[in-house]
Amino acid sequence: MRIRILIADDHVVVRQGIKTILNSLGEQHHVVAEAEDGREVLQLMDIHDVDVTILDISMPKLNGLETTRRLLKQRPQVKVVILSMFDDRISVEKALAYGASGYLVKDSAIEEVGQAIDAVYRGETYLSPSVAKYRQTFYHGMKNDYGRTETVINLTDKEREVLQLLAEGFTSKEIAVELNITFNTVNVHRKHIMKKLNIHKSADLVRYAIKEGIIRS
Amino acid sequence: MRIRILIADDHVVVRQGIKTILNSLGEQHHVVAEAEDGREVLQLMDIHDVDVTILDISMPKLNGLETTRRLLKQRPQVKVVILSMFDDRISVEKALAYGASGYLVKDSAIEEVGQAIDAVYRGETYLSPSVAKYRQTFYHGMKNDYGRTETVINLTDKEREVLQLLAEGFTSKEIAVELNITFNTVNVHRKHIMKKLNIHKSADLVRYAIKEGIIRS
DNA sequence: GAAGATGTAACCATTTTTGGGTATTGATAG
DNA sequence: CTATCAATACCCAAAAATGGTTACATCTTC
Repeated sequence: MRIRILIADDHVVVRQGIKTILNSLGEQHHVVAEAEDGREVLQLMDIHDVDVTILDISMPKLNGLETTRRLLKQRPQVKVVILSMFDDRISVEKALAYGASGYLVKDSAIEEVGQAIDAVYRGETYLSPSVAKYRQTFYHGMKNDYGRTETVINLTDKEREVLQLLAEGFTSKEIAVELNITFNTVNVHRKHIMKKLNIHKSADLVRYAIKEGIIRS
Repeated sequence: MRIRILIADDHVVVRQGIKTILNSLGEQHHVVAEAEDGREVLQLMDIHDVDVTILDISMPKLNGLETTRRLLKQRPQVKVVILSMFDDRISVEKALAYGASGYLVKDSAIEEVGQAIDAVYRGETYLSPSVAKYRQTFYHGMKNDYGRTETVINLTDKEREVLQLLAEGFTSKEIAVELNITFNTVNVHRKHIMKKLNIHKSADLVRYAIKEGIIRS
């Protein structure tokens, strides 16, 4: 077994780290190419025969998810492992919806990297333990034409409205006044938001809102 | 010349990458310890003799800048190189104000890592080319008693520590376990933080922490 | 040595959040 | 037409946050 691998990450220390980890795990993993951004990945795929690509999710010029989508449209047989600093449901679902076979968070244990590559090479999927729970959500959602639409996350209009106000620091009581609905209804919306986003504290909610550009810091 | 190095980054691939890079550069660099967050750094310094520490700027629990400040208060002879994904002026100026001797952006060339360590070991400062321009700004600011930490201040060491954990989404109970103090004491710290910052909700606290660079969303 | 800052710890009461139900209306999709 | 979804509203209980007070030991600073 000789697995040909392409590594894509804009940080040289990360690429170096992955290469070293793969070397330390044995002889079967061979890094045949490296890229600094998504467009470079697509170009390199014309030159090299690659079995598995490891794509950082946040690369300049063409991000990892978009790269996944385009790459697999051209070459469905290639396996993609997404490498990400984020372990939120949305990123994982997007990755799976776009056809990635693996999802590794960056603080994964060393052995995980090899396990993930071997698994996707065999045709399985591999998700880091901290995000494995989103696999169910994804397949469940797929029944209702999920994954097809770009909006993998499905907050309703009112929920987004409440989310923004929560993230901006309003209390439920204040939001009720603001939106002219009752305190109870606000709480229901918040419950639904938290359930959908798998968030359990307002602090996490604020960081989510900032990351998603719903509010600016 | 034998330089003893501590590497701190919450991502194992990054730590591995730096170690590999240092090994490839020759025999004089020895990684004697690794840490996943700032508090672990401070603990490890009691055990190991370290010449140079490489600190990621955005670590959980205690970020790189705050770690720098505390570390150098205890051990002024140690040299600190900040490793950052961000090349903004504020981060660089804060790093220098807190006493860091080097500032590396994460997409630095391989040789830069060794150059930075050697330079700070010799007592010089090293800034990545893309941020070197901020050195001037810093020295200009020094005239006005910079280094004293203007922005976040008013807050004591413990208060900043609690602030970061609160902003990262820990509950008071979890923070108590994390810091090995009682629930009551955590609440006192939080009360003081909120009073000093004139903040009344955890949501505002998170946004404040992000705005001040204490955490990164 | 006194004064002030810091970190620790406890007590209290009130408000807010979090999370679990159920139920009705209107709109929309199959 | 009907089944589902969105939005509304209410009930409940446990957990957590918020905000106030007091107290004491340590440490630095003047």
